[in-house]
Amino acid sequence: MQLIDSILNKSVSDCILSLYGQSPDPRLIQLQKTRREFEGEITLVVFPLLKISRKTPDNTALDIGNYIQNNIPDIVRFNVVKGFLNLVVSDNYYLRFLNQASQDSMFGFTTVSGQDGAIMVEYSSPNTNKPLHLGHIRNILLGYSLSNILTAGGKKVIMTNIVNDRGIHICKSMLAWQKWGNGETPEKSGKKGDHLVGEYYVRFDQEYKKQVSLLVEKGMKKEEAEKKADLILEAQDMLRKWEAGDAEIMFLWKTMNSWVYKGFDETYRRLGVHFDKIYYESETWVHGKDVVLDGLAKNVLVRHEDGSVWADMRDQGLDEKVLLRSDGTSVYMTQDIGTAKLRQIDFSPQKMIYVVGNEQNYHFKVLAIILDMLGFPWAKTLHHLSYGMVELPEGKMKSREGTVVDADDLMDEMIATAQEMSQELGKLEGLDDGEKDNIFRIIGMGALKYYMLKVDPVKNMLFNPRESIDFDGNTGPFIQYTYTRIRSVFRKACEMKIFIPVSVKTDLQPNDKEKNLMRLVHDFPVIVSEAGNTYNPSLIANYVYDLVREYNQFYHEFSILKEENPEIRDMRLILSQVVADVTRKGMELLGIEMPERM
RNA sequence: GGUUCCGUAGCUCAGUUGGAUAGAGCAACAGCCUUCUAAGCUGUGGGUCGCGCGUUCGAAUCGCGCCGGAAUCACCA
Repeated sequence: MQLIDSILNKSVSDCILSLYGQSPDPRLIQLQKTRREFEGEITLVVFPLLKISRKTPDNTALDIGNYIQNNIPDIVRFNVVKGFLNLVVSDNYYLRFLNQASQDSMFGFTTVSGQDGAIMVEYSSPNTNKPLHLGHIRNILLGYSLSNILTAGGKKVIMTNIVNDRGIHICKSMLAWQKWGNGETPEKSGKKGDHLVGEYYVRFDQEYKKQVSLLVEKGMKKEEAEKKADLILEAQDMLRKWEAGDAEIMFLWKTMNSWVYKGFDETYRRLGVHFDKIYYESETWVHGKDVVLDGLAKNVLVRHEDGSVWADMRDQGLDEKVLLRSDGTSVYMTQDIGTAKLRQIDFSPQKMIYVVGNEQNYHFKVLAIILDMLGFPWAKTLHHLSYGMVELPEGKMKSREGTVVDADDLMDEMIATAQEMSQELGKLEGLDDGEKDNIFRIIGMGALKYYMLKVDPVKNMLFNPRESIDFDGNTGPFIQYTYTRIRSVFRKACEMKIFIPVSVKTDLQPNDKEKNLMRLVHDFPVIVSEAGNTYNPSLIANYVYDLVREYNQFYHEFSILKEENPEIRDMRLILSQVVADVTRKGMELLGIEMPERM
């Protein structure tokens, strides 16, 4: 079924050509939704066309309106208000559309097309020295949701994760465990592995600070003390041993990392996300070095007198950037160069999207430039999906000040609150405990995910624990609630033996609310594709909310099951069904599960 | 200081390639449970879209300049 928008687009173009003898630039044809206060569904803005018509706005609109009305059967009327041509689409069109959408299980989605290469989405990217926190949750949800949206848009997506499992910060927690751990393991203490390792990282920092202040008391300057404290020297020594492959250190490293991975897996599982391919920096960090040395040989990069290797971007208004230290070791940028190349070798994706916080905007700008300098044609396919920080009402999260919101604790809290509120409302009586727990989990996680995703990624956002647990208004549970109520209508319809027909009659006359809902559903495929193109899950979230809010008003106004006219009742049931279907699909794109009851 | 991003109702956020009288929720107040689930619905109040200038038929949206906030500018990751 050809959608009315594209029919109109072509018709307006034809009209301008036949009336004014000129083919208009497609950008001049601006179709938009008609505002509530006017009659009609679709509005053509005629101002851009005045240069071609050389008539007043009203006369131009009248010309075009008459042409369209005569040529498109589905446009039944029109009216002109100050240069806006409001078109009334026939009820018949929307009812045909409704029939079609209700029978298309893939409505709104595009099936994977041809072999134009996969899109690689990198997200999460944790360090293995501490557990995941609220900032990671925003990252993970964005990355996973974006992957779903791209898939729905017909792309093949490879979800990837680069684990930062090596470096001085890892050695710090290893060292602290050696010194003060007494052989503690997750099994012995019952602690989650990533939390256990995180505790030793904190312990290191505490002891290190003590040492530094002791040295300062003895008259040493703070900067010097930070470099000469025994603990940091020991950690650096441990890093050297790690790089040399020292057996004991490697064993400890592998053991502690395995605890952390087990913990991360648990957190990922609860968040409902997964990866197709995980890279480890301990395996990829060496690759960048070769690429850099190759660039040096081709004179794309330069070596300074002390032996360090640099990329000179001064001709592009940027600075120089070090890629290999004077001792020949690689830096963060070098690792990312290597990882990017490795990914090209492994998958040759048509695009690589990095979901990384906006504090690294400069880093990714430089990364793309350097890869381009090095002559990789895929350098321009890199895209940094930058997102803002998550702030708390008290200000920024600071691990040192203990104001970090832990991911696991937060999920527990959300689920517990969902349980309290559900039990207060008492709607789940009669279900067994397993079913109830599953519903509490779905609601709590839905609240959290929706809260994080409804905000435009580019913006810093405020995480207010009290509000996030609120289930009223523009929230995940509100959407879930509306969905379950629609499902409940269907259960009742079955009990009453009202059979839903395969299609509704197209000579019905839907009321304003019904037509408005159909229009909203009509937009769904456009929203999915737009969210994919702009890498913005918040578009989906806000769309679903609009749809559901509209449905609630509709639901409140009409008693569907008590409707006496069976044809109207059928139409409302089918409309409800399509709304539920689109709502579920939209929420699934956000990674949010839907309960059957709540 | 340079660069990038953000600034919309008391609070949290929407607002499509520039379009008509800028929208929701929360909070406040007033209503609605004998209807398929009140986690809902209806109504009232609440705005110099940070400020100024410009571009044009038209600016929350584009450009320039200010003001406020954030990030970044390491031989850290």
